[in-house]
Amino acid sequence: MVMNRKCIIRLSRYKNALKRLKSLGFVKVFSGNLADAAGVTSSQVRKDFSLFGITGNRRGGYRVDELIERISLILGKNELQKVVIVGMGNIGKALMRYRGFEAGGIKVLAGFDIDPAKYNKLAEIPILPLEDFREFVQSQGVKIAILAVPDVSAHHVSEVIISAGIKGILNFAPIQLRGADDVVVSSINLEVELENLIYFVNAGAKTEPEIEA
Amino acid sequence: MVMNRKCIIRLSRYKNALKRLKSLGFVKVFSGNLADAAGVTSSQVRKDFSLFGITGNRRGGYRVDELIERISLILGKNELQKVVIVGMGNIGKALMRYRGFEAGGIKVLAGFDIDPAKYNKLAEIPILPLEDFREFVQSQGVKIAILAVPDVSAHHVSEVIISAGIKGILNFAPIQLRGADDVVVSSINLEVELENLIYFVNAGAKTEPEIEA
DNA sequence: GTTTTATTGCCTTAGTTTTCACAATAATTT
DNA sequence: AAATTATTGTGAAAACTAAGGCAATAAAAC
Repeated sequence: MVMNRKCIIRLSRYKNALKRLKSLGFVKVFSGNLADAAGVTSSQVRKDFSLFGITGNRRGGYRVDELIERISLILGKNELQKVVIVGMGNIGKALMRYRGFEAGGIKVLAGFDIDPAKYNKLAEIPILPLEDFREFVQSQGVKIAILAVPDVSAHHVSEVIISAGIKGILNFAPIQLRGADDVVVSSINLEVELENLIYFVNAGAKTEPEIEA
Repeated sequence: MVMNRKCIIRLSRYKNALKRLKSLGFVKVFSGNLADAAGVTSSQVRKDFSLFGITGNRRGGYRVDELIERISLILGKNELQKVVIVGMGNIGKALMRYRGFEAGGIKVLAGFDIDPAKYNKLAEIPILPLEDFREFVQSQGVKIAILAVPDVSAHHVSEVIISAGIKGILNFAPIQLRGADDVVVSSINLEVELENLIYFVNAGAKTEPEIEA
């Protein structure tokens, strides 16, 4: 099992590039094409593929359909992935309305909050009380949650959702979550992102630090 | 000049940890404390500091105030950093309302869109036509933009803002921006993030892949 | 059907990042 | 004030990641 995060990110990029190429009518693709699309070298593409046992034809490249299928399987995207959003503030609501997930096989099943004024149990994507979280995710088999609560509540809420069985958290709160060993936490900290950008802009960075959240 | 992105991210984390420690009354801090707070080893902390010429006292640790000051200077956070947001869709509006930036010395000066229905020139943070972008950022000296437009317009809009003088872009559009050499692009792709999370959750990741967008 | 050509697959080399180990030394104890 | 202890600062080693180079070989050309 490949545990290199950067490699998995590149797989996602290859998949996106492949979908574009497919929509343009491409049937075959070479490592160099994907390399250009993803901004890496062709050796890197072939090396990544070899890590997952993906093979093509010498001189014939790779079949686009097959490759998309193969990568989707690796990324778990051949089946619909169910997620929930916890925290219906600015970010949480925006993510709830974000339509980009559906095309990628990601389905937001519900939002959760502690503020009764935000509940809306009848909406297409319902907003439910946090008290209902455990029952909901267990009955629906949800393993992934997006955490978009204020920093002061983030630690507490993370414990609640982990105890309910969540195994992966995309954390937008600007704190370092300490999850259980079998829980994967991925953080997006907007201020840290901006600080980074500011640093490299001020540094007059020639070497663009190919940043992918 | 240190060009290691991960190292800069850790600096941001150290700074956040230091601010918390300061608010708790800490005056001195040891590399081990910061290591715990940031989820790294103490050698890593000291090595990072040594890269920037930050020194403490043997056996005495580091002074919290001094360290915050020093790191802020490195990250360019000793002066107010002005940013603009381009694209007033779900994400753009949410970021506009996000109050977390101010505490960190980041000031959102304005939002921009092409839809006249969204203009609001009199708001505290005005929403202006994209046509006014160049004049605005040049008169205000803005170098950083958050790009939150739909993927189809992202490439075009990025060219517009780069030609207006933007040197750093935090890109939320799910495409690979190809900026000029002196423009730093940092991308946050929510779908890629989730795909990553799904992969590592399915892999039953023991080794939490310390993800920081 | 033979030759040429382009591309993969992988082994090797190079580069980067992290960890280890320990001398130097400032604070604390005796 | 001497001895002890805890912590830094950094050079060296290890681990990890990416790039380069080339034999194997499938497709294309002749």
